[in-house]
Amino acid sequence: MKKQLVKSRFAPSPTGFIHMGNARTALFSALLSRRERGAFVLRIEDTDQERSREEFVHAVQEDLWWLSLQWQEGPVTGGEHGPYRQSERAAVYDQYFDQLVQQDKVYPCFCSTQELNLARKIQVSSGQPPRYSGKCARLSKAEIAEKIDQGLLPTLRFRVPAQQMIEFEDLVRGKQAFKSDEIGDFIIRRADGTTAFFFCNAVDDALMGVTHVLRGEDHLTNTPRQLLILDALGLDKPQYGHISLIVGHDGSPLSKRHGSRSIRELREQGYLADAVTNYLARLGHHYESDAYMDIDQLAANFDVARLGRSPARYDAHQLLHWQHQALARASLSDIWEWMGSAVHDIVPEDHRADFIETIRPNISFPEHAARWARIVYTDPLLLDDHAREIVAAAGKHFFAQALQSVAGHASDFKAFAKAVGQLSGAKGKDLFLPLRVALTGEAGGPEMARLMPLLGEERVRARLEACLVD
RNA sequence: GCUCCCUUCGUCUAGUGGCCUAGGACAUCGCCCUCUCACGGCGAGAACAGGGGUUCGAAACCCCUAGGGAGCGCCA
Repeated sequence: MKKQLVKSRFAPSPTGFIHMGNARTALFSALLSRRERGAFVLRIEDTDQERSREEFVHAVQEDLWWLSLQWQEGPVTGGEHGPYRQSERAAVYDQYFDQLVQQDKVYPCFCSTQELNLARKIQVSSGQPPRYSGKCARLSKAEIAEKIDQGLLPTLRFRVPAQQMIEFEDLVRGKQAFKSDEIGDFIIRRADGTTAFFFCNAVDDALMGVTHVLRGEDHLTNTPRQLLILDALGLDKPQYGHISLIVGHDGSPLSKRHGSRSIRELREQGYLADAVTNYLARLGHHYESDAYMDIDQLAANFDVARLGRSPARYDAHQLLHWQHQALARASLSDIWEWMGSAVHDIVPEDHRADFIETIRPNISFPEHAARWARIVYTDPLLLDDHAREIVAAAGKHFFAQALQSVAGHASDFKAFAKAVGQLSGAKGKDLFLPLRVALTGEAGGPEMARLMPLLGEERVRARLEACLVD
């Protein structure tokens, strides 16, 4: 028997930029199929025409691409189960709506929004779960015809069978069981004729041959509804896995106020894609190794059995750790590009490699690189109050001696410092700190031994001289 | 309100009844390296939500409580 190809999918609705939670779901899904050498499908769920925007359709694709989560089937790539945008699949859905109508598994509902809202309010206030009453479930053909003649536009509701247990094995949470009586008849087609999530999402997964659906925990109670639809239609059911949500430091749903950002913002801020994937792949999932992995290694070692069930808190510290890991491994050309024009405009071409290797361990973001580029290559060097204090404390005499010592080893900091030490008698912190501050304006930073050759003799002299005047 | 889910160091997590004196990573602190800062190396402190059971034995199994979350939409 041929082993079924693993097919996973990511099905965003283009109503905004993808955030960490979304991105992690996409990542897990992509890693799953990548590990099995299966296929990853991207499907755009744009049935909500009010909120869907073309700009976000593009943004989602760009962001996934940036994260190295390429899809084998979907927009642009194509595939045999297209189209991959739900707004273009109306004909497909109509066919299946017809099938359900034939089988009397659905019925038109003429209840107005106001009516439904009111009913819900009453149910909630009397301690009942807000569930559709089934008012239109028993309308006769004549009643239906009459309402349609009046110009009323019905929604289509799915008849949920009574007294049934709906069971499935969740990839993450194990055995799940729901009572059908706890599910009200739900809408699968809106009054305007567009298809509702429960329906198109489930039908498309089946039609596209998706075998594994990894999605947020918020969908857990949607699953029995979708299983019901798939059963009614006689379509294949994928396996579902519901991933816990990402929350903020206080355990409440992740939001801007927790420092949560869209993938786009993370990228604009200078986070490396590998840093983001290494971090996200370990939020609610664990690897035996704590070592940095590229996307293929992340995939090779990914395992749904290692997905956690409890919500994970977003922690900027940990993301930053992976940023440093990624930065330490990035190629010279990648880092150069990452540093951006602020650095490109300042750093001489023949200094590129040295400049990068010198500051690499000391920076996290392009803005830091830009700062060091300005420090090293632009004059005059401006000292802040703290730096002035250190310079003043060392004294003019010290810098005069330093200036004398430059000759002969302007590119050899070790020898230079030794000479200054011998002349001035200063050592340790008293020796190094004033030199560092005079030369860079900073009390800390990359190795002076590497920085000094970048500065060059002329600049070193000028900066030491600057410390001789008030 | 009802239904469902979750709960191990500050954080991410390991843990499938004895390998647990609860392991690792991030963060924090300390030491070493360096005549400075960082990088790096070594080390320290730090957790089974609470209460009852079951068992020779419980972080693990059961029940209750507490706290957190989700769903109950003509959103997805």
